Amino acid sequence: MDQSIFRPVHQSTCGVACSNCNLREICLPVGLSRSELDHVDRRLVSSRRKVARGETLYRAGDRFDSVYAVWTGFFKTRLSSKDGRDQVVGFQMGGELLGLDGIGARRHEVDAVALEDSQVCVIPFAELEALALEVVGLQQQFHRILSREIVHDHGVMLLLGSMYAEERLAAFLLNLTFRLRARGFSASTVVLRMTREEIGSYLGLTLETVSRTFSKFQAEGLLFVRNRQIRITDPIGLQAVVDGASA
Amino acid sequence: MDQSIFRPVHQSTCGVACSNCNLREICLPVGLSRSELDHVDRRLVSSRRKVARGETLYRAGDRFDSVYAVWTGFFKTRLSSKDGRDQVVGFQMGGELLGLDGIGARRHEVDAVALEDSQVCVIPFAELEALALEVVGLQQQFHRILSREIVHDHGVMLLLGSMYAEERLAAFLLNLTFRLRARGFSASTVVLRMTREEIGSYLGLTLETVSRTFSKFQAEGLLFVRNRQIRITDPIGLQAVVDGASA
DNA sequence: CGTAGATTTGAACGTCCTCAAGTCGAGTGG
DNA sequence: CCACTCGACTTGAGGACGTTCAAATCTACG
Repeated sequence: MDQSIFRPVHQSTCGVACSNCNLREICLPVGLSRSELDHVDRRLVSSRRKVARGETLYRAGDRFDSVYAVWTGFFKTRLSSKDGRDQVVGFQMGGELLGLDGIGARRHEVDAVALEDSQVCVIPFAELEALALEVVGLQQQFHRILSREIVHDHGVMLLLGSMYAEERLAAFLLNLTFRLRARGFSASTVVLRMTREEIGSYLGLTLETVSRTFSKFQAEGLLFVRNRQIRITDPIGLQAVVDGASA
Repeated sequence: MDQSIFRPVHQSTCGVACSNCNLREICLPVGLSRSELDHVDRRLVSSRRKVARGETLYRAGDRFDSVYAVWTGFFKTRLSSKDGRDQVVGFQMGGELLGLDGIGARRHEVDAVALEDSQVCVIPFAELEALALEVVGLQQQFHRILSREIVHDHGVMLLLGSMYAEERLAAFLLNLTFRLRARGFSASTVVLRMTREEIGSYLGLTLETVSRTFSKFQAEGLLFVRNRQIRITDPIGLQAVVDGASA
């Protein structure tokens, strides 16, 4: 009953083919030629792994062997400091890579937690690097992904360093809808997969402030909130909030 | 008179050799074998470029062609939003790479500004990618550098998202001295290359708060401040501040 | 030696946090 | 099918941390 055409095709249980995946235009193999894609299918033997809601795909300190492409579901990545402070550093959806933080030190630096029942493609990193030596397009795409991750993080730093709570939440919602739209979902209707507390951690706010700000946005006619269901009625107004409408 | 042995050797005016550079154990060619290093010397024809204090190496929006390795001097990278908000997203010193933000979109996303008269090695990115296909160690090191940049940014997000002003400044100082120490400088004496305002932008604080916090640290005996000269007398105490000594 | 920028310090204010209480909703067992 | 329960969410009130505004001091450098 949930065999929707929007669900990625699971080709086989042991080998998994990028070429048949409906996320191939969003995920690692973007822009590869047919022959390059074949190459990837043959060599990048990625198995799939299920991660139940609330479970971790990997934890900080775990040995780094693979990166992961989100196939279905939704993740958060979480950085913990010694003294118990947590910071959500990212939310990942279909087609996005997890585990890039582990390349430098060969240990994962964050926890990756599934926010709903999820499946990921396991990409052994040694094989990815080996294949990148042969498939130029793969190398280039991988570099682009790493770079975009840096750019994304810079955006979060701007948000955390110099924006008000309302601006932060508006920017967060617009980023979320942007990414959902790229995956063929509605840009106006969003079902949040994370709690207010997780949003707050990501945005450097408390859960109360997130909740209050949602209510304020609703009172201002920017959106409707009903638990985790968000309907954005005025995306332009939200963008104006990000751009400092108060200024 | 400033031909100190600590200054990198400038091999020639047109070609520049990594193998003779005293930063080679910190910079891009870390861990390369002798033959790999030769390969890099021959093929990665990096010229050098001088950037005067206050000048930009590149600006947001500029076409991306090269990445840059800081050879001498000190840089900041700065992200500007439409509405004029600035956020310093990083400080770069000798051996660190600049321009990685441009790989994804083929446009630079930040401004890179020299905070003192500086020189960088120009590394044409197309050649770097081409060479990375042949020199496995170079590919791996490049991936590590990109990954560490992501990890660093996560650390800044933790700092901005869930730390107090004192904790932020203490963490900043310790990070700075750590990096200086790796380059053979004293861990206790730091000459800041940036203004209070730039520190504040990086840490999500105002320049007044930075100044006040320096004064407080001095009053508590953690360090001596005299303009941009900092002498850290109690690094362990500073670390305790980072770890939430108030808690 | 004068000027402009950088820094320090003070005082009042504001945004967001903390603490608290109550509501809502989903899942569970009776 | 309903009551129960626990976690998530909302909303309010007061307080804290950091900002804003202001003024004085210092420094570098022409």
